[in-house]
Amino acid sequence: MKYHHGNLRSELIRCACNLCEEHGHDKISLRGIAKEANVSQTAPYRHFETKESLLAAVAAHGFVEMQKSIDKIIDLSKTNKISKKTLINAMLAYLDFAISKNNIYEVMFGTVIKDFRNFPDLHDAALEAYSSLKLSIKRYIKLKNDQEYDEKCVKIWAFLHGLVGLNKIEQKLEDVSTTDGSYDMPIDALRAAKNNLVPFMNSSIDALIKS
Amino acid sequence: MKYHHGNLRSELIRCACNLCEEHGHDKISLRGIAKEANVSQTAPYRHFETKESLLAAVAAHGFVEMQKSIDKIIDLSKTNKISKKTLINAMLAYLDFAISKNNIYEVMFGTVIKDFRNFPDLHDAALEAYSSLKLSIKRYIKLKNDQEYDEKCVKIWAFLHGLVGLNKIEQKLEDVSTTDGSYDMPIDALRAAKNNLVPFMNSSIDALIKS
DNA sequence: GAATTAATGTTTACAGCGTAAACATAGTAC
DNA sequence: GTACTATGTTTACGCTGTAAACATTAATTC
Repeated sequence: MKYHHGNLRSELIRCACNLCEEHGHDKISLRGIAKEANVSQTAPYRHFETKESLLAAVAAHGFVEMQKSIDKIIDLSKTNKISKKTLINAMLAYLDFAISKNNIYEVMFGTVIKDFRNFPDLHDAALEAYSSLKLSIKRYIKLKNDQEYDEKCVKIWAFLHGLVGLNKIEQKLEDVSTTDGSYDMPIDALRAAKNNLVPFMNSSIDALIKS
Repeated sequence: MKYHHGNLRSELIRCACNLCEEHGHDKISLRGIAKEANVSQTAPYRHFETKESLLAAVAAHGFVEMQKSIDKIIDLSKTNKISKKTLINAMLAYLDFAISKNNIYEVMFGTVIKDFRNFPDLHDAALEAYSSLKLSIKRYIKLKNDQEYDEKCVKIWAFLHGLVGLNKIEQKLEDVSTTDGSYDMPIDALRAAKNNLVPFMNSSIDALIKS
């Protein structure tokens, strides 16, 4: 066993991502992450000032991953227009990331990290992810100017982000349907939306872009 | 100083709401709340099983308050149709609550409370709030059936909830404009939206209802 | 290449946290 | 009045983030 790890910084981020993904940011401790990386409980302080700054690295990694999953759909190697189907797929990629990596998404968009400006990597990664979202709209439809793209993009982003939030709420409200199979209304509606996600998204995104 | 407080339960909720609103749920402790209420640090356990269950009471109170602020706009004493302006005002009331009581909203919709079913009061309060949101749409426009109202309501709710989330992100990304007065694009776009909130909402809500 | 310094690890220590257990007090029912 | 129950306090435990002192190795200087 070497005294110096050699690559502790990235190993800590990796462990933090894994533990966070599995248990949620509020259930993991710096000590637990250190143990996972087989170092002493204060070793992380040689690479991260605080727990928050380690989580900021986790969030930054999340933004990069999210951006990749969007970029893959809109195929950055090309520059031509994309179809509506492709646009919707990009939006679905956003939702898929947010929901499958739900605990990471929480770190990216929750209250854990107070101010992105304290973490330049995170700040940049977040803006980069936004620019991919915007690019997908640019490739789909011709608008007047950049400002108009931003407006539509914010509307769509809000809608997507809100759907992610509502999905979480549904899980917390969800009634077990052991007996009569009936749910509360918002849960019903959310399930219906999820079961017909493509038409649901099709109509919504279209409406927002044209609004 | 009496040994028995007499009304500790509601006093604790009141103190928790105040402290939470001011400092955020992750910066307050049960001990701090107890101290604020002038009782010993374990006294809360006679009224709340865990910290989570006290915060659940805070969240429930939040849902009631939020609902009230919507109900006030759509004027429950009447049953007739409401104008588009009134509908938008109801949506703005939602946003206003979410942003001004930002730390409470976080408890209501964040990850603090894992499962609403463990807290029946909260569960009910949340569904009640949703029903007010839905009522505002029912009073605005005639649709085929309840299911369709739910669909539109979920879309609008998602949009509103997403805007709240984006507003938080804006604050975390925000660049100080000391020198050149220029911002990053999403920040610009979000500011523009906020500075023209009524038309922004008008077009979006309309589009979503008709989508 | 040896000596110094910087980087990166460990050990120890501390105050604050949520909460369990034992005990104290006071209001309620018979 | 006596027993019981509700509601308070005290004390204690293990876990947390993180500061400080110390250890080991890698890098830099001469």
